[in-house]
Order: sequence, then C-alpha cells, then structure tokens
Amino acid sequence: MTLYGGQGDPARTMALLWRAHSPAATQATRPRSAPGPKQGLTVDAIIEAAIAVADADGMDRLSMRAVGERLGTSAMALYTYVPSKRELVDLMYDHAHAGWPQAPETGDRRAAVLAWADHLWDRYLRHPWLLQVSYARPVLGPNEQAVLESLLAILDGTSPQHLRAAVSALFHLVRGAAQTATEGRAAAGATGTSDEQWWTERSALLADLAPDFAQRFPHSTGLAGAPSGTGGYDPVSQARHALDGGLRLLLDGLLDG
Amino acid sequence: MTLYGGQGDPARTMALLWRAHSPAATQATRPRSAPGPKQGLTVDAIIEAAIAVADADGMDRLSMRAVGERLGTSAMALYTYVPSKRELVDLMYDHAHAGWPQAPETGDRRAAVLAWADHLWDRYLRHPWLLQVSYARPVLGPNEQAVLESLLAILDGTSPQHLRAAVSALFHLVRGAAQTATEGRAAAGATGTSDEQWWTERSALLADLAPDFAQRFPHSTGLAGAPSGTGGYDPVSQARHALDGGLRLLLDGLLDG
DNA sequence: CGACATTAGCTTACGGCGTACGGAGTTGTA
DNA sequence: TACAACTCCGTACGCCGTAAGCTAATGTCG
Repeated sequence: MTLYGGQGDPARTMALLWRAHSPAATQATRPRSAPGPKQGLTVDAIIEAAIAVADADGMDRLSMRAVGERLGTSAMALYTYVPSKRELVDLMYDHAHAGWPQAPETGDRRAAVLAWADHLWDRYLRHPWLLQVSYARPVLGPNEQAVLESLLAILDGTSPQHLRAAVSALFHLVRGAAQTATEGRAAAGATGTSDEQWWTERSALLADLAPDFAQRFPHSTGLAGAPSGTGGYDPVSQARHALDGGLRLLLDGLLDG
Repeated sequence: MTLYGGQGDPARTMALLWRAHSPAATQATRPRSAPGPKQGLTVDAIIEAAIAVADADGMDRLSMRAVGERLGTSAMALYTYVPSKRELVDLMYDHAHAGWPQAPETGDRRAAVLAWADHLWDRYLRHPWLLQVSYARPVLGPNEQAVLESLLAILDGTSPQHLRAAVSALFHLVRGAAQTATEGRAAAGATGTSDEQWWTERSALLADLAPDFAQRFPHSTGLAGAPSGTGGYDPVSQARHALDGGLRLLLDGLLDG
C-alpha cells in the first residue's frame, strides 16, 4: 500500500525539509551550544542510510531498526533527529529528487518536456521505492519543488487552464509508466522465470480456468496477440514504449492543438 | 507504500479469482462431500468483509484479525479459505471492479471514453484503498479484465501502436487524479481544518522557512497565485478538473490527431 | 453401527514492526 | 562544583502476518 506523507507535525516536517535553506535553522538540529553530549549523527546521514536501505532491499525492508543498524546504532537513536518513520520517508523522498537539472534555454518545448520526463523516469527506475510513496500530497520539499519548477519553466506561457491539467497529466503518465516498469522488473526477478515464460504459463493457467476467455474478452485477446513493437516481453521497454506514445499524444494535444 | 499483488502461488490465486467462471471449481473450496466439519464461511463473505473494513477504516487498518472479528471468528479461521493476506487483497481488488457497465453502442468515442473514465473515477473515490494496491501487475481477475475490455471495445479500430499507449495513459491519468483527490480529501478530514485554512497555514510556514521562495521558484509562485477555475480549494474538484483537462488533451491527440 | 481418516476451526506462539517511556551518562553553565 | 539540559538507548507494549499443532466434527467403510 501507499505510504502517506505530509502528516505529523507540519512545522517540524517543513523545518526539516527546508533546513538547508532556512536562515533560522543551522545544519545541526539544536542550538550551537547546549548542555548534553555531542550529537553523533546528522539528519543527512540518516536520510542517506535510509535511502541506501530502500535502494538495496526495497521499501518493505526499510525499518528504523535496519537504518539504525546501518549506522551502527539502534532504532531509537534515530528519534532524536527524526520525529517518526513517516517524516523520514518524506525526507528520503525529497532528497532523492536532489540535483535536478535546470530547464534548457532552447525554445523546443517538446524536446524539453521529453527530456524532463526522461529524467524523472530515470529517477524512478533508480529509486523504485519512490513510487511507493504517495505523490498526491502537496509538494513539500525544496527538491520536489525544483522538479515542478523546471517543468513549469518549460511550459511557461501555456494558458493557465491547460497548464494545471498538463502538469498533472505529465506527472501521472511518467509515474504510472515507471511503476509498471519497475514492478514488472521486480516480478521477473523474484520468480526467476523469463518474461516470455511467465506469460505463457499464465496463459495456460487462464485457458484452463476460463475456457471462454476469448469469447468473453475478444478485444483483450486481440491486443495480446497483436505485435507489441520492439522490446518483446521486457516489461521495462514495454512500459517505456507506452510512455513515449502517451507523451506524444498528450503533447500533440498540448503544443499543436 | 504500495501493496504488491500477483505473488504467491499463481495457480491458487488464479483459481480463486476465476472460481465463478471455472468449470472445474465449484463455489465451495473443497469437494462436495468430504469428512470434517461443514465450512462456516465462504471466500465471498471474507472478501466482502475485508472490503467493508477497508472502506470504513482504510487500508492501514485492514488486518486479518479485523476481518476475522467482523465475521465473528479469528484471524486464523480465514486461512482455510485464503492462502494469505496478499491473495485476499488481490481478490478484494478484483471484486471491487465487479459490475462494470458494457461499452455503449454509440459511435461517439470521445463521450464513451469520458464515461469510462468517469466510472473508473467513481470506483476509486468510493473505494480509495484501491489506489493503494499496485495496478502495475498484469490484469489477473475477471472483473479487472472487464474494465480493460470495455475500454478496448470503445477504442476498437485504433491503430495498434496508439492503442497500447492510449490505454496505459488513460489508466494512469484517472488513477493519478483519483489519488490526488482522495488523499487531499483524507488530509483535510484528518486535520479538521478547511482546505483554504490548510493552505494559508502552509504558506505562512513556508514564508518563514524559505523567504527566497518566490525568487527561487517564480513559476510555481505564479501558478499558486493564478485562478484555479471552479471548485476553489476543494481537492476533489480540483483533481477532477485537472483530470478532465488531461483527458481532453489526450483525446485531442488520439481521436482528432 | 462403530472405527477411522480427513478436515475446519481455533489457540498458542514466534519474530517482526513502530515507538513510548524512562534511566544513564555527558556536557555547558551558574 | 552543582545543576540542568540534553543525547543515547535498553526495555517494553501493542500491533502485525502466519506457522504449528490440537480439538472436534463429519463422511466413509468394514
């Protein structure tokens, strides 16, 4: 299921997200000199350890205990820096969008949007756990904001009523396609069978269980039999292919319509 | 995070999904007469109880114990009928798509697609937990298949290379918009503040933490200030508005292009 | 009709999770 | 030097999914 973000104390979460940009907050969590032991960790170290765990073992295996262990301490040690796991996930999400490239200066909007989408696709495939964090919440952090800002810069001048729809649609398309791609990839990796083998087994099973499948679902049957373009059964290139086609349709309507 | 589906023993899962259509499988789980006590539950009763729990309390609160309690038994009693929670979620997902309307006979494709999307949007808003179940897995069950089939019937005749892209894009658009809508709705309900109040508080917080926001993100600032059309701050109508716009763009490219 | 094999229902228990609580130890300040 | 503030973290609680195995019910067969 989807992890919800943006909950918990909003002020605390926002302060953590914008801590690098805030004049009030220093990098350290607490005022420069206060009693008590030195802090042994930093929020950034925790975020990076958590991302490393999620990248390596997946979101299901991300636990406070696992992050603590990677840092050589316990789960509870993290709670000095981060209010809860949910806030940590929000921080991970924003951090994984860091270093977003500037929108190009060139006037070729179509190419610029395609490059933007390609970049986002790359992030998702590199950090598939991003797709398990809800993105429907409002943009909260500086790096997420930069992703949106770069798209808005590309689309600058589009009529406002088209703009909101186009922005939503572009995010949804890329995210949905990336989700199809990464889950297909994961399923293939988990079962150990090839993609083609997986489909033939599934088809045989279905033929047993629903002999009337072709009559009941003629169009689906036709689609399954139709040529799927390049890429064969590889779920990643199939999803990428569908994304490219969807983007073309959308941009035809947006830029040329 | 997103619940993955389609795992576990595929044959067992598929048999459960297609049990009503299969000639081999009767409605009962076991052969007609066998020793042992009568079965006190049915798979359907379990699925419906689970859906009721998810509808009422959300996916986070869906547990085998909760479903068992609703049925007046224990969590472990369910395992006679359902191999694991994951399979139960798959069954819930398919069941929630039951009763899908036939594609209309009329030739107005645009209207038919919009009606299809509207219907899907309704399902998602009625059962928001659907959006927390991964949809990137292959279509497995008869009811999910019917949803796809009805869209394919509407789009019959579209060139194959456009068809796959269009189908993916339509699903992604509706699902993404519905996710934005339901999560915004849930956030408002959880905090108890009005949508407008929520935004002003968030803006004030941001102004404190990132005073240079307007300089760093000029386009985002402009978008936030632009008129948002009808619906004001209500996240559901905002998301619906964006969906309608996205569909129009996509269908312009698909049907008129 | 009685013995038995089979099976459903359920209790108990295990290892995991997020995190509340509170004690121990460290440190700047008065 | 005493104190107060603070970090760190061990322990524990209440959840979760579900493995294992017992109990009791039931159809079949001698």
